[in-house]
Amino acid sequence: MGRGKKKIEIKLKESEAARTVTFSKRRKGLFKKAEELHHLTGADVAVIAFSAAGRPYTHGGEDTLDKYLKYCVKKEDQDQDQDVCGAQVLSSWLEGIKLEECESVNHLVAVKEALEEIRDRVFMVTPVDEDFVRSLLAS
Amino acid sequence: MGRGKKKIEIKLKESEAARTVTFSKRRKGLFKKAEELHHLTGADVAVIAFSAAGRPYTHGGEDTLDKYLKYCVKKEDQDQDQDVCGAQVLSSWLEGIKLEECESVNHLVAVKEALEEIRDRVFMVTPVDEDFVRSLLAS
DNA sequence: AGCGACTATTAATAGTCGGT
DNA sequence: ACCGACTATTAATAGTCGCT
Repeated sequence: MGRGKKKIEIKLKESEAARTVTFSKRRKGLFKKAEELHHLTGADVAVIAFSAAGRPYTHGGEDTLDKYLKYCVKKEDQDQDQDVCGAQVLSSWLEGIKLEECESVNHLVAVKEALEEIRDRVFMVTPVDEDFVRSLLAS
Repeated sequence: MGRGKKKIEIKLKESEAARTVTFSKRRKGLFKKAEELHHLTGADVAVIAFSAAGRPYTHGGEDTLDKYLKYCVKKEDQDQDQDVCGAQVLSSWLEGIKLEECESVNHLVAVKEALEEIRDRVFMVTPVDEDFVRSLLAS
């Protein structure tokens, strides 16, 4: 008979098989917790888990996560050898820009603040000369 | 003295305060579980929880969250009939910007192009004076 | 209000076995 | 290999109090 649960250390399981079993069990538990959190508090909760083998599992956030998933898998297929960096993220954001809906001065102010924040972040983290960055953004 | 835990139904808490408390406690637990899953199996796990009040809490791997942000853009792209304006979209993108990962000149060039495209779109669609927009972006 | 800490309880799960 | 059931145990937490 099962001798029951024993305490384990929270560190990488040595055996591949044990990892998959634990992943399966705990993923189920994690998703359940997420669902309960959603039901109890009305929070919108999404969980994304890529197994060590690279298979993606998602939960929550309506069925939108499914779409996200397909998108990610596709993307990974396409640029397998390209590095995912901030620039790529920015590019992907750009794809979705909808300034067509941005038709008041208030919106433009928000855009301005957004750009300023981007500029500030560039200044904060870039290893290159600040004047160079300024020249880029001023163009 | 505490009379200890009692079984609860998994359904929306009536009281706003109780919802906040439960959200805080269970979010902590959920994030811990996610972390354990990561450490035990090497899986890449990300959790995103928007409180009922709309405040976002996240946990997990950068890559996973980057992918999630891309997914967010896709989602908003599809919600065409919602009252999501360009400024809101921009704000949500900004929240996830990770220029910490953006440390080469190539990346900065991408940022520059992104900003230029934003500027051009503003020019194309805005109903206000172009010089006004230019002054905003030049600050 | 929003935390920690506590405690009685419930909930999750590690290890195991048996079926598919 | 994967899943479900079991069971001894550990882990999480609902309700409460106290501090700030």
